Amino acid sequence: MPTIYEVAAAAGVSPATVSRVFNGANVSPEKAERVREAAKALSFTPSRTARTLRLQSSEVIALVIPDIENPFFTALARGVEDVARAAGYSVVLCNTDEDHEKELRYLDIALSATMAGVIIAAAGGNSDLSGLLARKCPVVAVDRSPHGVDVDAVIVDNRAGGRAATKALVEQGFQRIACITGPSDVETATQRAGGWRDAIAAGPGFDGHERYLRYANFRVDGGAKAMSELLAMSEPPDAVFVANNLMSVGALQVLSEQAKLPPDTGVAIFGDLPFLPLVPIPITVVHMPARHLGVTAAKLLLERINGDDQPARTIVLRNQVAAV
Amino acid sequence: MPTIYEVAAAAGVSPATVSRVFNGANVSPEKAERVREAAKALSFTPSRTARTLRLQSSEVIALVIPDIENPFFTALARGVEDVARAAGYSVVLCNTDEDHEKELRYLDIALSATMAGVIIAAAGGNSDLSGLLARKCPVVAVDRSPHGVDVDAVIVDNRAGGRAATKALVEQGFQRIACITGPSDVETATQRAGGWRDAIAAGPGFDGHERYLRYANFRVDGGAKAMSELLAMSEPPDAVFVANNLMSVGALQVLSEQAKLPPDTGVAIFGDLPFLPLVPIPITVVHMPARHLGVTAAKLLLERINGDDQPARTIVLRNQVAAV
DNA sequence: CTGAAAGCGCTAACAC
DNA sequence: GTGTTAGCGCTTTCAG
Repeated sequence: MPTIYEVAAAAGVSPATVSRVFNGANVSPEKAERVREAAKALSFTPSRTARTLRLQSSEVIALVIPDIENPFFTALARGVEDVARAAGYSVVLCNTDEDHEKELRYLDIALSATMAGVIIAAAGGNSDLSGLLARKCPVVAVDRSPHGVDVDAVIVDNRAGGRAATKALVEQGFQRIACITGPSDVETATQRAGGWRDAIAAGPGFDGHERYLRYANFRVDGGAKAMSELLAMSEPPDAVFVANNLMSVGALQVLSEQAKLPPDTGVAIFGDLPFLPLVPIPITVVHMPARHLGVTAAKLLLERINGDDQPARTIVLRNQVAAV
Repeated sequence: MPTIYEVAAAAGVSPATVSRVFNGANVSPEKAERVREAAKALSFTPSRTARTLRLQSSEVIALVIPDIENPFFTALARGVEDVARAAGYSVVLCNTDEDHEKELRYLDIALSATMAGVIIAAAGGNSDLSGLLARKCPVVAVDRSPHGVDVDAVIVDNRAGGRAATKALVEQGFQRIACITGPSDVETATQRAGGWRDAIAAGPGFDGHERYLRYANFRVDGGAKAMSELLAMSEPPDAVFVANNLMSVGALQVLSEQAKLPPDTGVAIFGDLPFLPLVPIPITVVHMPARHLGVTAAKLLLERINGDDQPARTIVLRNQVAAV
């Protein structure tokens, strides 16, 4: 790898001048041209590492997500990416698998690589953002707001969404409405279940519904397992609210196997069913503005990177409820 | 951010000793302990940037893929990630969107950040790996092998897969078998179409089949658009081989809308239908070993990183053909 | 407008 | 076993 010194020698100028050429500072056109030629001849690429070390900051932002195989997060990632690149930043995607250790490791990397900022959909439980915060590394939370930490957040109203979904089921006349939600240490999961509980409580005197609540793992197999359990109950539910996209795939698979697909069973889901190729079935879906969440989070982060230091903001995006 | 100098001062040792402690070199237990305490007290994190600059290599590998929203690539990414982390490497995901400029930019970053290596599913056409190769940066191609470049590659036999899929359709007695494949400058697309052509030619005297060939964009909308066009022909096909997972979603959507789902229309697809929640429909699918591709590519890359310099290898993974 | 030189934080000889 | 020091490649005062 050639360095600016070699380019400088080849062009007959000082290293400083080479640096200036590559950073848009004032250099006489003639020398600038010589530098550019020399650089091309040597196929010189400035070392980002050295630059980062010198500048104490790089133009990359970390996007930390719990499940890269969930289309919700990849859509969100696209949103982040589009905004970031437009502003000249690169995005590195870090997959935590809902695992705090992995998460911590990635945050550590972000810090020690002096990245420009991080956008994080925190793994379950309380994430440790103290390191980042102490170093004033800009952070914005997305989808899940880390509890008790004072950072910008972009979220949706999970409780309202859960309530709306469940209410639709109530209004369709279902009597025993189950809820399959995510891990109990993930806030979005408990909030969506909270919405379900609200709607049940507001309904025409349903009782003992807690037995219809299941915590699962936010993935296809979790949804399937929970749905199987529910259907095996002595008095099985006649409807179900599933609190995320992937779990609803699992739940629908099980319903399909047992020939209990809607409209036999009422189904309402939180999040979009990705890549559904077939005939629409009558379910209620609370759409997630995945891409928009990413776009908004990225914009907020860029503002912080550019020095904005107003108090932490929380932006709540709307999710549309629709019957399919 | 504290540095080793501050830790050294606090612990009453030299910076070199601090460095040694963090790199597992020989240090007296007593001093090592003092260093660790001081480091903890200052919440010191070694600067990866400085380390990378000094060492001229970092422990991160770049995974460059054309579409992060395609579950095939995210599954592949998982494979890469699992192997890489087990070996102590971090993976940064770079999404090129089938765009050569973005791709080049990421390769440039990989180089100038002295990453340990790159795994690339090349965007359409010929990718420019010359920079990496010239600098001896380990590269392995996955899913798509860049034409005429001498690097390790992990692929599947696209032509055989396309042939098998189409053959199944022929054997089911379909007469006018269309093919929806990807961009004409993506090798996997043309190879799969080649397999389709093989099977047609080997069939019982089908003629003029080229009119049933469509190039689309490897995404849902591309598949839908192509399928619509095909169905609008004066003599529409009675079966279709769709050359990737996402396009087959679009194609099936269109077939569904027009009430021509299998078994009315014969359908064979290349790649797995992700998250299919509903009743199985009778289609033939050529499964892609997505995760396995990633795992294998990562292993190869690690070997290269560790100095293996035997001639470039190409590993062809099998894909199972199954009726669903 | 341009060059010399210091220094970002770390590691690896090289002495002791 | 431990300290001293040079230097990885770049940017940026500070002089001129």
